[in-house]
Amino acid sequence: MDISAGSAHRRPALMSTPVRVRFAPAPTGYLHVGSARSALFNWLYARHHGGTLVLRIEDTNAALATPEFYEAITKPLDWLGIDWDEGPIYQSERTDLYLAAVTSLLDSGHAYYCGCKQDEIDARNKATGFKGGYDGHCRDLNLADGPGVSVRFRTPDEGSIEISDLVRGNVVFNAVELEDFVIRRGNGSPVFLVANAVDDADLGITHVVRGEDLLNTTPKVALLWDALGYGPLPIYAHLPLLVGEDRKKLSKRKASVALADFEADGFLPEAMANYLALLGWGPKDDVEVRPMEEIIALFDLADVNKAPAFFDMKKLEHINGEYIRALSVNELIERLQPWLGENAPWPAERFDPETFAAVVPHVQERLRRLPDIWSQVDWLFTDDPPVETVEKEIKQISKAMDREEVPAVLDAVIDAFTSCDWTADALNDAVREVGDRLEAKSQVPVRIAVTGRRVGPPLFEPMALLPRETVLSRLRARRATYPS
RNA sequence: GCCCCGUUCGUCCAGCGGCCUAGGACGCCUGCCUUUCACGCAGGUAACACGGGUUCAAAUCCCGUACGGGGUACCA
Repeated sequence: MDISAGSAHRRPALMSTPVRVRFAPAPTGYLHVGSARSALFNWLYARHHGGTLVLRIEDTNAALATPEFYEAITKPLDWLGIDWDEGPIYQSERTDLYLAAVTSLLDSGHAYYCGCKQDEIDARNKATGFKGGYDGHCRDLNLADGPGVSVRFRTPDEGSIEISDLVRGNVVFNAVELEDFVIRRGNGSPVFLVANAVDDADLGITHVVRGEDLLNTTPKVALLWDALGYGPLPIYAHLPLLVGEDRKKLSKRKASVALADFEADGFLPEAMANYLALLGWGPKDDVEVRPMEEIIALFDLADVNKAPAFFDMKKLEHINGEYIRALSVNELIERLQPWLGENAPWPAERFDPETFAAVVPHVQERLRRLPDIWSQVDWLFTDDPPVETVEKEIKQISKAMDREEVPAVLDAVIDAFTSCDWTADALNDAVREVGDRLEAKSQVPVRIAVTGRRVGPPLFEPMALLPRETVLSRLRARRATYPS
């Protein structure tokens, strides 16, 4: 190995240390899709480089350090298919480390005690017209520690801080813009900025991949990092935010933002992961729907976009539909299980797995979300599917055929169904014959009568699975709603 | 207000100085297939925010303007 430091042919990229990234969510009770996307990009980068992903829970707020909060993060990650190599590391268990860092900062003169109350600061700033946040009141007062006393970091009065960011290039901040920020609260607890610097250094993090909303906190961490003598900063990558219809950060009130909601709404985890990977990044060959292994192979933080990305439910649904169609029938049935139990729109005892298995192939291509299965097959397991309104029926039938023709069609079909063989082919032939004879789209009224809906799966195969009497009685019941 | 970031079809992404009369996907519209819907197939619609540079050549580089977003806490 060539160790000549002055060599003009050093190849740092190839020889550099292995990639170590971290996903560091604050436990909030659920995993936001934006966070999930950050987790995914970290994971993709780690897997692409054969690196290490560390899970770190930023629970410096002790109240959040409970098992429920932990599961609210890890279960959705599991579901999405994201695994981590180290951790979870709980910041709430590392307070001593952070406090030691605060002490060393105090000792080295990089930090000082501050006894100011927020309203006092506000009052002074109002009086002086100072707009830069904290005014440095206690900077050189040499205050002693005590109850309610906080610790602030002494920011440089000049100079600049440069952050290298794989997504945004180099970002430069002026030190003057940075106020002397609090690093230890009056109650003695360290703030996340310290925890961030200490942990990233301690864990040997090489790349910090996170949302753009954290970009402005980076120079503060960088200042702490230097003051603590940690050496070179990690490389950063600030991902574009995910936005909603209003072009603002995806908010809880306007749409479902918890990853768990997407699972509950019937999205497949592989579809969700695929879609999320496409937000802020895209493969150069334009192939969007593809296995995760390929995405891992193609992914690079340097190719991530800078502009915020709109979370498009329509496209997610389309991709989900593609993944559903790609499933084997058995696999699909397996995935459908959660929607076939108690919350299904039919009496549990009426459900028949065999009948169900027979229809699934006919409805598979019609599903965009898993629970779409309900409206496709409910008529097989209940006598009163949520029949669409008569008004709608009139509208639709008048499009396909004149409403006046319906009674004759129904009469003829009832007649034919009474005696024909009870097979899909025979039923099809019978309806077709009626249609030919009466010159009408005879299938439409039959479908409405039997399934309660204007649209649905191919009619005859599933219908043949119902008892003849059931079908006949539904036809008669519908016939009775027309004048004789 | 101040600081930071951004701006290619309605939306997501491709484009990293000539291959661009700007490509793909979703959406939307047509048609084909189909006695429903869907899938599939074949078409169509639609964008480089604006203004200055630099260059033989700019969607691609630089500057400015406009617009959008993020931050501005003893939350993370």
